[in-house]
Amino acid sequence: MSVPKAISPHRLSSLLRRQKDPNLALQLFQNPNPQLQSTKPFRYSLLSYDIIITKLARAKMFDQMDQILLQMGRETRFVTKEIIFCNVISSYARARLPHKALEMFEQIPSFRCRRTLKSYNAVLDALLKCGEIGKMREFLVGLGNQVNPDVCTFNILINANCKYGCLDDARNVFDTMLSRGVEPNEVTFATLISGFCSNCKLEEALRLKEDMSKVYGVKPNSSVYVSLIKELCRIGEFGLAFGLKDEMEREKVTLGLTVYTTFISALFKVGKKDEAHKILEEMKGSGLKPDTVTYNAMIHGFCMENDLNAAYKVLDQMVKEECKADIITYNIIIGGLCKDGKWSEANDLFEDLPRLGYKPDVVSFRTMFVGLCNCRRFNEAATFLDEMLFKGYIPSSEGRQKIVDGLCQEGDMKLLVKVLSSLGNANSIGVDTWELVISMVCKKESLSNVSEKVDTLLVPNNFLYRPKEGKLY
DNA sequence: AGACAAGGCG
Repeated sequence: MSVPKAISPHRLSSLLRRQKDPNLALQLFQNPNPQLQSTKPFRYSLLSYDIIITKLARAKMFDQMDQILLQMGRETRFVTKEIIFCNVISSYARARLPHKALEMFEQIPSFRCRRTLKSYNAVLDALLKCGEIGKMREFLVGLGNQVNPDVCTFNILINANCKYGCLDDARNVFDTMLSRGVEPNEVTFATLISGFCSNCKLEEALRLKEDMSKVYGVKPNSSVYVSLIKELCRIGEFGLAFGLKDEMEREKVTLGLTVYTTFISALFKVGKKDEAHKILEEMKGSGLKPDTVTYNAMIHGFCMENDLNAAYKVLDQMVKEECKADIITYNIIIGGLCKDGKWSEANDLFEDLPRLGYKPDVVSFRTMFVGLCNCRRFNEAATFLDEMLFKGYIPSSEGRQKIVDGLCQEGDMKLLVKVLSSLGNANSIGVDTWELVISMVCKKESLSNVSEKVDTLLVPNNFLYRPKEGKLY
């Protein structure tokens, strides 16, 4: 019988890297030599810590990740690299855990690792991604004098202003960075141009694209083109959009998946399926395989035309190509089914999501709720509402309007009161909803009855209309 | 090597 050979720390790293399943990777990490009853502790390399931590962070297995972090902190053979913590911070941002991101930042020194601008920027970006603008400002002020912002810091601040529609402020940050001698890079311009495009300022976006090469000597990259193409398609300027695609080819900017997907999505939206298929073929011809985003764009296109069969065919295609559908794929299909009047089928699919391995998100709940309202299934919608509120999801303002509107039209005051009560308890009524209710009731009843009606809506259910909190979510 | 930008649902 041959004696099993122990695997080396180096070999463990390469095995870990290849293991796609985070659970199996963790098992492997914790017990690299299951055949050997070794008494000596395994000498993990920094790289293997790096790989397993990054894998666990991406899989949002934070408890397990914390254990490994602690274990790494006890190692004395090497100095931990800051980039590992940056990755952890980004993962917390993706999981919408801003507190954990900040906590990680605080703990970096306890790993005998020096904090630099890198982790500082990672936190700044994490707070932005989580919508924690107040915390972001605090963080900036708190460490203001200790850091010298670099391009990346400025890029994050520009992005923050763009995300909140403050294009002038974004420009100001850009000017500040110039005046402080920090050279803008392609990310800076891509961020600004994307901001202009998504705020309907195409002219400025195009001008900046010209300036970036002429004035600043930075060549427009694929992201810049994608933003411009997307906006041009949105306003129906397909000719100009294709013109930019030609320009990319002339300028030898790589036509990546994102460019093709942008065109496919836009063409599907205006019903130009033939052209979309031409682009799809061209894309495949250049050796690119459609990914989840590409397929989702197609499924969305078919759903908008109520062609559920074609949409399901794309889903089959995804399975064949081993391209994993995600929650967005299913949100699109649920919306499509409702749009086609198939609310019951949509509801079955919604209920089935956990079994299929997907966790319904805000959009799933809101889509299903609006869908039920649009199909005028108000009883089902009211039941669904309680379920979603219980889970902590609040319907969109469109959804709230739809159900109140619908119940008023149906004259189902009893259910209306129940729905308002549920929304009230979730503290998510909003002025808009109240205005709607009152105007609806006014239309329905003679004026003398209105106050009485509003009273029955208010008193027995303990509604408190608090103007300060009557704000939209 | 890797932080920051860019394509899909509401």
